[in-house]
Amino acid sequence: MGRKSLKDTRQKEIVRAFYQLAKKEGLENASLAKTAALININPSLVIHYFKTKEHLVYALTEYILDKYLLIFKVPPRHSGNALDKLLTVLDNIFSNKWNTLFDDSVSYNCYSLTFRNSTIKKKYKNLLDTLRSNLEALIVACKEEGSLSVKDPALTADIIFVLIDGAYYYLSLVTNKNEYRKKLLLYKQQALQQLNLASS
Amino acid sequence: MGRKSLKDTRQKEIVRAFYQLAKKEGLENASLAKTAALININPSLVIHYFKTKEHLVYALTEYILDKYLLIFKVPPRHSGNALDKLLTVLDNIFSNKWNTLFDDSVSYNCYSLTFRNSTIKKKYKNLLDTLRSNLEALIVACKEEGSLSVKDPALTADIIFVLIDGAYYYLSLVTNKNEYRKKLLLYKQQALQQLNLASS
DNA sequence: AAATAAATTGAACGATTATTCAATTTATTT
DNA sequence: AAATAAATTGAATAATCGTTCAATTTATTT
Repeated sequence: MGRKSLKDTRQKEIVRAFYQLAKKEGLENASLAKTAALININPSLVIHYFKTKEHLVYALTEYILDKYLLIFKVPPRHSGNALDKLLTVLDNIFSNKWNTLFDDSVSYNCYSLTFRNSTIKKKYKNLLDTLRSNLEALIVACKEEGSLSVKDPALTADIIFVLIDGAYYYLSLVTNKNEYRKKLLLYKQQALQQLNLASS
Repeated sequence: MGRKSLKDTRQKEIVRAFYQLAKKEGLENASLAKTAALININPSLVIHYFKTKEHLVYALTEYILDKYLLIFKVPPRHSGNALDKLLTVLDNIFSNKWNTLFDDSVSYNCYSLTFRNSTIKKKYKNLLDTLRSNLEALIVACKEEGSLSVKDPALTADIIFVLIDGAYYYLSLVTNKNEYRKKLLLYKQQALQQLNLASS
């Protein structure tokens, strides 16, 4: 009885608004009131769906981290060929599309919370490990296919993501487009080198 | 005439208090009032020395970034031997001391501001480039000494710091002491590998 | 001691914050 | 149409925020 629940819909709507706000003004300046105003609802409605602001931040973190899994979404036209798939994933990672798909600014905002919030810390640790094991699986597939020669796939996947995270830590500070492009290519070659793949 | 200026002393004292506060509660919860209370002064005195909170954050950023240069401070007993010096620096970087000397939490806090504040962005970019060129100089010295064989010192220094930044991005999430120790050693070996140095 | 300038205080400002609670609106059921 | 339950509003809360300004204290000079 009663009316049907809008919980899921509203929660997603609120999180997206909160994200957009954090993106524009920084997480430290994203308030419940501003979030509510952005989608023309009452601030108390936000509290109604997310008991506290803390829970909204948790939802934001999940919203952001989920996006990073998209780098493994590859069009299914790559049928059968594991190496093709791996190279496409690496293209996804080391491309100018990165900055349009993901918003590192809000991610670093949430990341900085991990030092004082174990819940967020676990979410991040979990994502980073998931990304690593996904890449490892791709490498293993290539090994089985015979298209790749790698001693320790888990180790290699780990190192590659260390390179990725370190690369974007620096690249986020680079404003010069040419320097950005040049460095990005360079870091990609380093990743390929870890896979014993020659660079063209 | 008049009394002698306490500007420098007070400013440093305030910045240190602000830092301690940010370390404990996060930069987003570090206020001028709390900072003043921590050192038993009036909040308006903080404003007196740092026109606005923004300027205090700038000072905090500089305070933090300066600390990272300490990794190149090596006891002068390493006279003449450039390779020894380089290895000591790498020991400084890949050691458990890192977390005690530096506070990555506040640093990530400030780093996340770079996306919306060009002043802080420049400070970070400048530091990262300084760290790289310092390491490059060490590598060059080793080359001239004949104790190291590296094609492109600038490139190698860059890659090594990419590894470092990516390494601590992951390591900051690792709570298990054994896992931490293991990974740290692993990442160090990767850095040494970039220098064509065999790992023991 | 008088003059000077910086250090420091204290009160007040308006704005915004997260959260509460009761009241009301709205949709879906019987 | 009556009953039900969730959605939504609106007002009020106490707390904290950064900042301004005038007044006062303090140290150092002439």
